Amino acid sequence: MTELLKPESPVMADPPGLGRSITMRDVARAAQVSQSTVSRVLSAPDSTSVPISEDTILRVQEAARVLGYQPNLHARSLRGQRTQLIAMMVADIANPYYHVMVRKVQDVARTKGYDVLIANSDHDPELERHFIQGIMRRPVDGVVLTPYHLTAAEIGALIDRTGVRVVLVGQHLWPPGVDRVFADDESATYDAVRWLIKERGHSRIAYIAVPGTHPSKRRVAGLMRAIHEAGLSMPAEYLETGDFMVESGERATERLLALPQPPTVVLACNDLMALGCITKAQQLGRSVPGDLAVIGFDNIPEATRVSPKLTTIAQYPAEMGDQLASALFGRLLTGASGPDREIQIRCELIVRESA
Amino acid sequence: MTELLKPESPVMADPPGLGRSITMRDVARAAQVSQSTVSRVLSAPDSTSVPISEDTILRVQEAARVLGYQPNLHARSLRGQRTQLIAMMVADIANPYYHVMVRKVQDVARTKGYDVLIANSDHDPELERHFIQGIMRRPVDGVVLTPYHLTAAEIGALIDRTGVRVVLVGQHLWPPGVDRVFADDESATYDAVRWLIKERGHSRIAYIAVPGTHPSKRRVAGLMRAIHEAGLSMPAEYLETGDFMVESGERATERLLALPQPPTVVLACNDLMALGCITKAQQLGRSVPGDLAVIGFDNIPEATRVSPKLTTIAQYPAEMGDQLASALFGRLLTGASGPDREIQIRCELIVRESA
DNA sequence: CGATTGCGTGCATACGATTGCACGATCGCC
DNA sequence: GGCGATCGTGCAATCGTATGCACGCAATCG
Repeated sequence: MTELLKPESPVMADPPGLGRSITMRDVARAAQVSQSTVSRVLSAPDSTSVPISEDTILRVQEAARVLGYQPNLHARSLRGQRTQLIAMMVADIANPYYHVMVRKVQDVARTKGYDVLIANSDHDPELERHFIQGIMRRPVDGVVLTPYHLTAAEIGALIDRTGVRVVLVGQHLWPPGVDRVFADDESATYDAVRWLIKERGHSRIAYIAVPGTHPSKRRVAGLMRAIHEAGLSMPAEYLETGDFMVESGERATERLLALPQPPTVVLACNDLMALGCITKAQQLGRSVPGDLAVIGFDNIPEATRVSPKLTTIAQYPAEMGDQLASALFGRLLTGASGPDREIQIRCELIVRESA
Repeated sequence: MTELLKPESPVMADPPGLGRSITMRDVARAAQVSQSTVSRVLSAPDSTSVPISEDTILRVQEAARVLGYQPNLHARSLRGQRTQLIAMMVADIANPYYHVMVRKVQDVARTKGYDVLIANSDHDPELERHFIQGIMRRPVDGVVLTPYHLTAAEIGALIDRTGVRVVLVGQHLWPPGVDRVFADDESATYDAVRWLIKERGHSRIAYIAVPGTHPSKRRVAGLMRAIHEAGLSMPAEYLETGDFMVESGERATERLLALPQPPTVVLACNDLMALGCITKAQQLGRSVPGDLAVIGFDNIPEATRVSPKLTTIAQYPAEMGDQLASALFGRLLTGASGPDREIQIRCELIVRESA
């Protein structure tokens, strides 16, 4: 019975559950094989690469099951290829636009066995760089990011140094080797304004923009395109500014309605400002949409609950999340093959009561 | 000159930037010291433990700076103690109640140099266990979780096996060794109902609960306590049910108002259902709060924008996030010393127009 | 029947950082 | 001037997993 004399544990291996976790060595000992064999069995039970006998496979799997073995992902990450981790940077997870996207990406990631690191940039250049730094310290397999201040060069450098796969949100940047997903808000705004002019006969059109943000720039561009195409022009006072918050929409509306010749319709860069617009207009005794029509952007749930119900350009962040995830995992699972893709997500004018 | 013959790089080390990342060995070579010295300098530049000469410190720091060295956190995690990672499980990141909490925890974590893994459970027992499994595969330093189906035993097992510090949200569970943070919704509901009875003279009080959820149970308990204490009683038909969605609030209200003797006030388990309640009551020709008063729970932003403005019991998820983070990092940075703490976050009745 | 395959397994090393231990050098003390 | 204390640094093992290489053994072929 010398067979039973094992080199370690003269009395008994400390029963699992007391701090130390179960490793491949433990499984190997239990299954009477070497640690490398355990590794091979558990990383690819379905043949591939090295052949293992049926009998060994079963012994190892049984032992792993009995001991409740869980692979240590830190070790796996260190050793090499897969970290089973992706990172996602958005401006603000508490923003209704982003957390739906995040949610979708997380759902897909979970089904693929990936964990997700989330970071908020708050549009702060410092924090965006901090995120990049973070990825260089803790490499991940893939990254989804919403760049505001990052340059294509910085993203390129990240890819060079870590080999990470990158998918990004937005269309103002397109470094080589990455896919990008964006809402087609320029042409959605263009279409909406065209509709206002052709179908509703408006010609005094105002816009509440948010200076310094890319989406706002693109939407204003769409607005201008439609206006010029219709042979109209837009006085400078009609281009108001806000900061995405309800109150800024109210203030902008107050200024617009105080003009000698106020606009007949206001488009806001997001729904919250549009809500502020409606409130303020009603407060000032104007009827909506009779005296002033209002169009928002985003289609937040609240848009259907206000009175009048908000006409708005819907975005589909869930769809963006889906596309982001499938682009990223496409590159992750099939290698980085294929050309850089860009995926446009539709935006859609939803006509309700406010315009 | 045999001194110059180093085992590695007969010609030249490949210049950094080509895929391979910069390690301590590279820094060590550049600073003409051993890799262990680099480690000591960079992990604790301010003395502690082993003494290092001023000169060496400067040389190493300079080399690290020039080469743009970034420590590999996977390696650090594997080696032992800190992973610089925390994980957070909530029911749904897209839920306005949770993402504010998450945001706060992330902010604190960033300032401490920690990354945050986020998981959604969707109240699914399966996914909650999946999360626990995940932590056992990729150990983290700390965990914030919102258990719904998890048992104290499961959480205890996690702590035993991984040594992770745990802080949880809610008050229906309190495994040894963890701190917990929760909103005091039982007594907030009690206070609100008491106020309805004493100050507003109501006696026919209905409630829209959400069966199977812990918060709902506690709030109903608070309601009952106040009702019984006032010597009143509550007919079974007044205890309605919903699912947190607006529409379920509408349906419940429809049933309540169809009763031979309808209630004069409805409390809803959250604001969305309360909004549905107001809408439906108005649709049915009742005035709010004249014919039917309504009280919500949460104080979502929309509460101030509906008409009449919603009277509701405010929760402070941001404060919860703060407390969660400070409890967790308290345990992380000072060792697990100290007794298990429980932190109550106030809830506050905000009287507006609907009651 | 001996040599050549090919299959199944173990040995050993690497990933990058941390850390106990030991060694050489410098200094002070008697 | 010799010996011990102290300081600064390097050596080497370790964390848990993945994987190239080599080796033993059975099967097959000439």
